[in-house]
Amino acid sequence: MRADAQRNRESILKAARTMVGKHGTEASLRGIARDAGVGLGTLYRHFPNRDELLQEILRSNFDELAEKARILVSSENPLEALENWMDEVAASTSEFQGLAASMIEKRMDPQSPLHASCSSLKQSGDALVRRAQQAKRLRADIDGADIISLVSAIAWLADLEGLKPTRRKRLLNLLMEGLKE
Amino acid sequence: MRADAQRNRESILKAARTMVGKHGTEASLRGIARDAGVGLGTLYRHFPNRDELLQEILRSNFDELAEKARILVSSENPLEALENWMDEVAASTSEFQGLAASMIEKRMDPQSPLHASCSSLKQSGDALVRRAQQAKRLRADIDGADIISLVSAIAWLADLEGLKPTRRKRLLNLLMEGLKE
DNA sequence: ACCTGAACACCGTTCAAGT
DNA sequence: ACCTGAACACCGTTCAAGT
Repeated sequence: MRADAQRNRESILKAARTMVGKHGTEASLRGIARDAGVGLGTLYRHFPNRDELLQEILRSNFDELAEKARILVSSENPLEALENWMDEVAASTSEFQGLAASMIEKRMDPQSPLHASCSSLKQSGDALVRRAQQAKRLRADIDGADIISLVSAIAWLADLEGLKPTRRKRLLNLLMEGLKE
Repeated sequence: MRADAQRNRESILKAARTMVGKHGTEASLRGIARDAGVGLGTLYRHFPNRDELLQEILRSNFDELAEKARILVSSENPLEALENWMDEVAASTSEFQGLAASMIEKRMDPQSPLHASCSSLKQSGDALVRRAQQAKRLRADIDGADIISLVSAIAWLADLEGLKPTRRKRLLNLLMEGLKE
């Protein structure tokens, strides 16, 4: 990649991060290009669609969550481990306005670059789910997909209602009661 | 109201109903005016903002739900009554794409005409909640607002993931496990 | 190779001009 | 009283023309 192209790419990502942080996942792409000091076509050259740009912004978040799952999978209390992880996912997802909705919407669409991130997130969840089920602490008819759906729903509420972390945890707690074996 | 104005109002509502049914609560107002065979300004004269139009479309739905609650409140099984009502709300809400989100978003905003509908919905829920709590079947730390939030979250999932009614009911069931006393 | 911005087809909202 | 549509300020997306 040419040096100027590299510079542009970075400006776009920087502008996008602050813009999405402020206005959510539906932030204006025009506005991002403007803030980045770059032509609109340049943004499209680097990121052919909105999801491609989002994916890049969210990559580190997803990586962190996968890492957390890897650590928690060897925890001594599998149910608590799952619940902790779910809270992390909810917190991380409600960080950007509209992200919960984007995730659920793109989950079925294999074309979207968010699809890959979501399914790897689902896999991280699957491992924690299996452990909790083996310990007979979690209902057997649950899988990672259920977990992502439910946690997204909580993140969505937290996002829209501006829930404080404590209330978010309470909702999660309520939900876990229903998932216990 | 002048006869032609009355006619226009009805054309707008008719067009809006089919448009919102097809494209969700964010359907184009321009498109609605076009389909109604009416100038864009006429739509705005009758409905100064989107919520005012939505409220009119949804009024009958809300009324039905209030009526259902009134009947269910004297049911012999209060917990089951609450669950049935919640399923009705979820079904009715996921009928229009984006409605769950609109309801939660506008719930805090006393300006919005949807606010009134939501708070009367909350009151319907409150009665059912109290009954279930008096029968010691429902946790004491729950109120109608929690119920609306949770049911909206389920409706939102049902909407976005295209859930079949059976899966929606399963989610609701899971949730109720957590709410039981 | 890469960048630019005009062009196109859309929005929501307002308001002067018309009947 | 009521209706109309042009005007304004925005979108996302594409692509010919420029370096």
